[in-house]
Formats: sequence, structure tokens, C-alpha cells
Amino acid sequence: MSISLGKDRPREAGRGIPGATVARLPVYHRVLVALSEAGVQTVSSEALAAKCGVSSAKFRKDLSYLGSYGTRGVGYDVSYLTFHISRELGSSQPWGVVIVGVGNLGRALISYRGFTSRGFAIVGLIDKHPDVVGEGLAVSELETSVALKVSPLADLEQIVVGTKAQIGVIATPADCAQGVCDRLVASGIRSILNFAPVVLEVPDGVEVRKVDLAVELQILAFHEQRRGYEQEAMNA
Amino acid sequence: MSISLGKDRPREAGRGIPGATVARLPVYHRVLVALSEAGVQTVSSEALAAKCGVSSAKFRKDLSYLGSYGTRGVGYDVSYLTFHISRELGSSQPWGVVIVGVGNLGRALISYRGFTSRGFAIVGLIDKHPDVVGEGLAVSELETSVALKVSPLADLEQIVVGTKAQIGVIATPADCAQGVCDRLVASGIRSILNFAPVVLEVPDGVEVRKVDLAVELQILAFHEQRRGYEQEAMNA
DNA sequence: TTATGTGAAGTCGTTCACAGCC
DNA sequence: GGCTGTGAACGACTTCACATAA
Repeated sequence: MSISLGKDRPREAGRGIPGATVARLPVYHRVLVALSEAGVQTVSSEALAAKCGVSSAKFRKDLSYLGSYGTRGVGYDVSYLTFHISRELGSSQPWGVVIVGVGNLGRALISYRGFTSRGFAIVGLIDKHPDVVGEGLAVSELETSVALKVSPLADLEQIVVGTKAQIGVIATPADCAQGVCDRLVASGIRSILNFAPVVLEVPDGVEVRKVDLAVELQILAFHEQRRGYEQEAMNA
Repeated sequence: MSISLGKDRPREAGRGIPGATVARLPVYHRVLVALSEAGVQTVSSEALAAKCGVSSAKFRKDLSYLGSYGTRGVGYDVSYLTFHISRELGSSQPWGVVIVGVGNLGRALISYRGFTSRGFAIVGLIDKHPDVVGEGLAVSELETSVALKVSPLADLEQIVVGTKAQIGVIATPADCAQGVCDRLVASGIRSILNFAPVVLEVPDGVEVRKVDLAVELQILAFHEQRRGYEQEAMNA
């Protein structure tokens, strides 16, 4: 819809990068950072792709959507490539994340190290239960860690607006999820990560990604079952 | 590496359900169960697909891989369809799940209701840390709930074999994940759900699904960033 | 008439294979 | 010689549109 020219911004970012490629970029980025920390300076598509669990052709094709950041006959400069993928992903600027639901899952997210290193900052914690509200939880921030207090559900809008958060994480039980979602959207949030096992309804322009733990297990079970049948067939 | 069957790739004609379809079946199943609990007996592909967040054409195409369980001009019988999807997913038989790593994430999985209703039973909890080992945690089971004790990492093989678990969940920090994975595989596990932010290496015949919380956020951030540029362009 | 089930067409994503550059 | 970058071929998934059955 919009044609954006001029200015220095990530190459032909946005337009034309397939969703499947976008979903792999974070993995490439993580592996590159690990290589860099191990002192590796140059890497071939073959070696890097192997560490990422993809084919080298797929890796090179993915990179071709961002630009040409390699050197033929040599490979890729680790830090140079890291920088460009990082920029494409937008992890150069810090994204504010609000977590709604401070149960075990919420706490797992809060204690998850590496959010900050990947450009995220947890700026708000919200819960419904009075015995959790007011609790101070350690949230990592750049070098140090800060105690963030859990706010009541009633303050949701105020927290989102006040912290200028861009991403909302729903870690509540299923029956609260749609209500929380509606309020996040009304407060201006357009990116939501949903852990509740419900299909959320949102207006156009809002993106929802979902992670359903039981669904993942069910997919595994499907294949497990099929392997069982194959083995039976072999024994017959 | 790979156990070669007599024939080549194209396994069993007629039984080739696309991966994308398999990934949606659990959602259809969940929505159908909810409808059933709400007392709905019959539903059209249009209505059901809307509740699942997919198009009706996609829904019908997905079902066509399983068989024809609808009635033209009428729709689908909720319980009849539920049964067939359930059967396809293998949730009629209970799958044994071992969880390695009893931190916040592990606890979130343990307290996740609805595992049992979808055909999973948590049969083992394993952790490395002495202060967690021995702790009794409430695990739901059919009607009641049972206290399951956390076992030490050293007992992993014994637990997997003793409980006949089929699925292993890795909820450990990244640096332990590959080691745990190797031991799960060596104990006979062929289906693994990995929450650690590493690419696991496994032999052929073992399926790994991964859930990386930071990756999901990074994908959201990519699109968030893109929207920002679009808005800038509009203001220019 | 209504709503399913499905070939056919279209879109998206992956793999191949090799030209181009170091 | 070695490795990247990429059109072209291939395959997977989605959407369309309608024949089919209640």
C-alpha cells in the first residue's frame, strides 16, 4: 500500500520478505551471536546453516531477501551479518513488553534471560489476584536487574500508555484472555503474544501470535501414533 | 542413522495428511469440545471455521484428508466429528510425558489444566538441583490429582523406561538441553518438545518440536517495526 | 435450497543447479 | 578452487468454484 523511499532504513525491508524467512531470522541471529562470543569471525553458509538446522540453500535464499552481505569464495563476516539481521528484526531499538498474568508461565517469561539482549524490556506486570498484586519481581535490564511491582488489572490501560509498551503478552487463563486482549488493543497495543488456549478476535492491523503448549504435544502425539502403525505394519 | 524401509518416500497411499493440516487439528478439536460443552449438536463449516480463525474452505479441505464426516446441506455432528479428529490425533490413548526441568516453565506445564483431557499424563518430573529434587507436585489425573515427586537427573533413564513415557519435554536452561536430549533419545524417546533456545541435534526418526519464547517476540517486533515505517511514509 | 467434498487454479515456499565473483 | 547469490524447477499449501448429495 505504501511506497517508502529515501532515508536510511533497513534495505527493502518489509515488502517482499516471506513470513517463513522472518520466522527463521531470529534463529540465525541467535546462532551468530553465539559464534561471535566463541570468537569466530567468518563462517560459511554451509556451517552456519547446519548449526541452525536448515539447508544451506535455504539459508542463502533467506539472506538474499535482506541483501548481499557475504563474500563469494569466503563466507560471511559474523559481526557484519549479525548487525544486518539485527537491524532487520528491529532489535536495535528496545521494545517495551507488558505481561498480563503473573502465574507460573508469567514468571517463567520474567525470569527468561536473554530478553534484554534481544532488544526487549519488560516494562509492566499485571495480574488480577490481590495476593499477587504489589509483589516485587526481579526483571533483568541491560547490566543490572530492577524490581518491578505487579499492578492490578484495573490499571492495564494506564500502564500500557504510561510505559509506551508496544507488545502485550497474555499469560492468563483462557477465560480472561479475550477481555484482556480487547483492553490491550483499546490501549494501543498492536502486537500480541497469546499463551491462552483460545482463538482471539482482533481488529485488522493487530497481529496475534499464539503458543499453545497442549497443541504442540498433540502434534507430537500424532506423529508418534503414526510411527506406531508403521512399526506394526513391519511386524506383520 | 535411518532405518530404510523396503520402499521409498511415498508412504502409504491415502494416509498422507499434510503437516499444516495436522497442526490445525488440535485447534478444531478444542473448539469442538467447547461447542459440545455449550450444548451445540450440529455446526456448519462456516461457523466452526470462524471460531477456529481459518477460512471455511481450508477447514473443509483439512477434514477431507480424514474422511467425510459431514452431511451435505446440514453440517457436522459435533460429537461425531470430535471423535474422529480425536482418533486421528491419537488422544484416545493416553500418552506418557516426562518433564525435565522443574523451574517456572516446568511448573507452568505441570499446572496446565487440560493436558489430561487431551490425552496426556505427566508421568515423570526430573530436575538437576538438589533443593528441587524430592519435592512433591500436584499433577492432575482424570478426576483427581496425584502428587508426583521430582527425581534427580541421574534417574532419567530409569524413569523413562519405568514409566514407558513416549514424549519428553525439555524445560531446562540452554546449556543442559542437548545433554538431556541425548539421554532421552538413548532411553527410547522419539518425540521431544524443546523450550530451550538451542537447535537440538537428534538422529533420524526422532521428532523435535521447539517453542522459543524470545523468537516469537522477535517475529512480532519485525512486523511492529514495519508498521512504524509505513506510518512514517504516510506522514511524509 | 443448503452446505459439504473436491478437482483445478493459484500462491507461497523449498530445492536445484549454476553463473558470478573472490 | 570455493562459496555466494539467484533464476528456474519443483513441491506444498491455499483458495476458488462447482458438482454432489441431503
